[in-house]
Amino acid sequence: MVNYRTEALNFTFAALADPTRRAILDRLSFGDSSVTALAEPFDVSLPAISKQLRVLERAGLLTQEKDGRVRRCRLEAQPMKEAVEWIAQYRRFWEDKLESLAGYLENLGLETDDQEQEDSPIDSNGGNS
Amino acid sequence: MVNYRTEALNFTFAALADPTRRAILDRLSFGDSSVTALAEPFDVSLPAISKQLRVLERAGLLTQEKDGRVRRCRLEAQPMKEAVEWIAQYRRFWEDKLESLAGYLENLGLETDDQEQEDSPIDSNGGNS
DNA sequence: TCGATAGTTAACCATGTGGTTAAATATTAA
DNA sequence: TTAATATTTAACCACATGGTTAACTATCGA
Repeated sequence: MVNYRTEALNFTFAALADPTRRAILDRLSFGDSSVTALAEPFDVSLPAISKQLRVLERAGLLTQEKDGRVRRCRLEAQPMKEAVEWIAQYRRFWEDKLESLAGYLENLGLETDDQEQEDSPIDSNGGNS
Repeated sequence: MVNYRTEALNFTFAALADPTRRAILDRLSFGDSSVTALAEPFDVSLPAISKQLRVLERAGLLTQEKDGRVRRCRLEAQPMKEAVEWIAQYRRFWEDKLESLAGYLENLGLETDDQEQEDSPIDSNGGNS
């Protein structure tokens, strides 16, 4: 239905797949940061962080603005919106029958634990050539 | 705040980062499928698909149930719920000031195009040892 | 029992990722 | 102008990923 931007989703999901990068995003959610300050809590070298930042940049999740010799890193959440929209296609497969996702998200913290699905016969045709 | 399951998120986001795997999930959203049928639209070998399915299984996004010589593949959306919950932490960074994510998700299809963010000074401290 | 069908496993290859250390670049401060 | 600071680039390494072909296992059907 909606034509999701495939390449963008590749980069966004790939960027989110690493816990260090997710932690960086978490930090940035509290405010912009220099590269050095961003790197500080992690037990890896600065070049390693620099690479992670490039992965985040490629996904459009981070921008850097040069300010003297310092790079000010800023969270850009737009790609997350697209990612969440893509996933949201599937919400009927995980959500309670009783509760919409909208309602669900308003009640984060409450827990729901239910799932069910159609039991359609598999269409097993492999007859090519 | 919420302690998201790090390892699970790693696997889930990694699984979603590949367009073939997303297409497989899309297909499964229309009903269960055999491996051969799943592979049919893709221009890759069956072992390649078999590997993709293992990545999806590792993420808990797919289960297989053996039925004779056929494996019935089924979508499991629960990990997507966790992924969306994680991303939802950031919704305030992309959503309109006027509209909550709940409302936003109810209105998928309408488009919003706005973003703004705090302009906090970077805390540039790199003073260790 | 024998062949076809469904799918996996094995072995291999190219490429990407995440890390390293060392060196380069740019800017600030002395 | 020279040294320190902030960060990137380069060169390298180990390992994961996504693909291949070939061979194997399991099941169905004749």
